[in-house]
Amino acid sequence: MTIYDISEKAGVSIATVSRVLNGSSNVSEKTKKKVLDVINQYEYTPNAFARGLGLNTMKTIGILCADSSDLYLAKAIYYIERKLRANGYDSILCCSGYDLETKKSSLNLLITKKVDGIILVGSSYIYEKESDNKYICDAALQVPVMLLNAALDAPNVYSVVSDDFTSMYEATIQMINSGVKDPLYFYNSTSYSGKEKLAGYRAAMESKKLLKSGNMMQLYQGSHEDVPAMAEHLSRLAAKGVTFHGVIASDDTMALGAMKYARENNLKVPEDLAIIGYNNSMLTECCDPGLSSIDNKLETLCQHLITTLMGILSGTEMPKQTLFSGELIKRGTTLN
Amino acid sequence: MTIYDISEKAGVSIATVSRVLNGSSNVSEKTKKKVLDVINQYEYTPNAFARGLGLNTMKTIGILCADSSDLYLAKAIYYIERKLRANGYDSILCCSGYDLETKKSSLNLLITKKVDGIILVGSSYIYEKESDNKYICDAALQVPVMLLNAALDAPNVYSVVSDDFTSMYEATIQMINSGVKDPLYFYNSTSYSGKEKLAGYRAAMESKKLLKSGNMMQLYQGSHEDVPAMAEHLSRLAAKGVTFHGVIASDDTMALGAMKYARENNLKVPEDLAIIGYNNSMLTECCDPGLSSIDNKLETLCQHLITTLMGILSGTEMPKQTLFSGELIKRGTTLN
DNA sequence: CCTTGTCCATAAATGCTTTCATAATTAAAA
DNA sequence: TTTTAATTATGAAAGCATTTATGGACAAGG
Repeated sequence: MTIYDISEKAGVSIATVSRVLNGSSNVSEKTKKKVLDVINQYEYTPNAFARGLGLNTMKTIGILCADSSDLYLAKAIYYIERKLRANGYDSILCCSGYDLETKKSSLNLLITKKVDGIILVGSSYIYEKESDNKYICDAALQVPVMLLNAALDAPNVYSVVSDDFTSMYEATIQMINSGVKDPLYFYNSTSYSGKEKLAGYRAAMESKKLLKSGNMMQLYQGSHEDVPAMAEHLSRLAAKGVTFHGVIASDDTMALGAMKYARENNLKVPEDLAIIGYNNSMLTECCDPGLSSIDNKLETLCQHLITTLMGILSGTEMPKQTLFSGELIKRGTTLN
Repeated sequence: MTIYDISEKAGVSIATVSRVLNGSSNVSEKTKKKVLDVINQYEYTPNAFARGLGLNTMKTIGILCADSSDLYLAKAIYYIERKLRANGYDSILCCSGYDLETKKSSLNLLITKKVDGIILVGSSYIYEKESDNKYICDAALQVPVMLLNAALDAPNVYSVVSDDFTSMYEATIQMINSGVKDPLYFYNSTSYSGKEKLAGYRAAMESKKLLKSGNMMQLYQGSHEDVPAMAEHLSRLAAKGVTFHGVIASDDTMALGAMKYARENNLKVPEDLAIIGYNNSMLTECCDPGLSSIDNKLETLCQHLITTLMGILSGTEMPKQTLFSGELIKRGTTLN
């Protein structure tokens, strides 16, 4: 069933059918109804490929993320997909992994597929080395590129980020003020936001003259094994004689590992060990007491990202970078 | 840059360019190289829309799921996306929610987008009422439909499911044999696999003459609040005088709620309260002791699903339904 | 000289959008 | 009322960038 069939059955030209299909004006009510009736009767839907060819768009946005099964990224994808669809766009999803080469090829694949825009979900897409970010600039030559939780100053790339530096700074200050003078900091990535968070902790500790280089540790793990790995790591530290009464983690999963360590060693949380996580994920409810965690307003970020993207696609000038502040959600793992 | 530009610069016809692009034979090494050189020099990639129009496919599979941020579904989507891409297909993702009407429209949207096949991820797509499943049959008239963790006997729909009945049956038997005579059963959906699991528990309890109708309870929640909701629910039950020494949950999240309840009430796990979850998710590592949970081999299921789909798309006859057995992973929350 | 096979170009087909021209209708002016 | 101008409704045809069926040119073999 093509537009020709419809036009024939309705006794009009294909141009007219096209016009009613695209809600163009300049078609009389009478013929409009006539055409619509035929369309409904035969359940005709225009061929998306032909349509794409003519319009040079299929109203599709490419979503790139390293690992769609990651708790936080999955949530972001969910919000993004829903909001895109509410705006009449579909999403083609691509999991790129964390390797630069596969990221490049995934990005190219999306461009080849002729998406109208690309969203890079998560901070892992931005590298420290300037030249490693060139692949994003190249892509931005073709279609607008949106970054979630990462920033890059380049033509046609737009960033919406949470103020992880300040969030982490304030969380650290709050923990120090509550009496914990030796909070450890754990992170597992040096991505864009990973660096921001680390810097926030650093700045807070420095401002209180408490910074010790040994207090910041990187844990290399996939999220699955993070909980036991973190617990073990803390045990080793304690065995080595390191003392600590607080743990700040760049991720709820690691914070949960600290909880596990506390339970195994009969430490009271938060009295003996205060713990702060990051992302305010469902994991915060999965332990006892509930995990205090920083909420970076993911849904708001996503909403803004989509709004910006829609603006760009409709030709409106849009802000190149937007910053949202986060908030520490206090549950039971922090002293007041 | 179109195929015309390339053909001109290479001094051949567009047909020849197309042939080297599509690896067709009947083109001499010399001209092939000549064309390839030009293509590389200008970084030409064929227009996907025109290609789609000509070939009537864009090598894209539609993935429909109720909620891509759900732990289990997110994992499934991840596996599926990776495996699809390894087979040269891309995925367009659609979150349909749990409502039948939005499911229908999401499904239609995918078909409109001319995907080559559709994967329905999760058991919520199959309804008890036969007529409610008609929308799937309709879709299957257009493209092959794959069901993950749900089954439907209809033309052009293929199912790959885990044997949730048996898994739950055996888990229940094991708990009973370990000495727990009054395990409670909790579920939160009556979807296809939800019913299978329930029936498995039921059959096991019946076979041991322990079945009481009050022992099976449905918890209506979104996954976020399941942990506290479950804990509260158990507290209320205990307050009402219900005794139980075991909890079997159709989902790890609810099982974690039972853990929370045990901690709050100083119950020893598993001695005072044995707990079994379902899905063997990362949550099993998030508590102490580790949560015993049923693993239904999600990656295997997804692998098989993709293999089947690829077979169908290449015109091979494929089994309409495949069943995989699961396995109870014993951690610390079950007695031997 | 005729056949066979290889290599390649021409042209048709794919199903839509859109511009341009024209026909029909309405409004304004005479 | 008639004529003219302006407006609105419609059709014909030209893209859009591919794939592919058809057939022609040329070389080799009989």
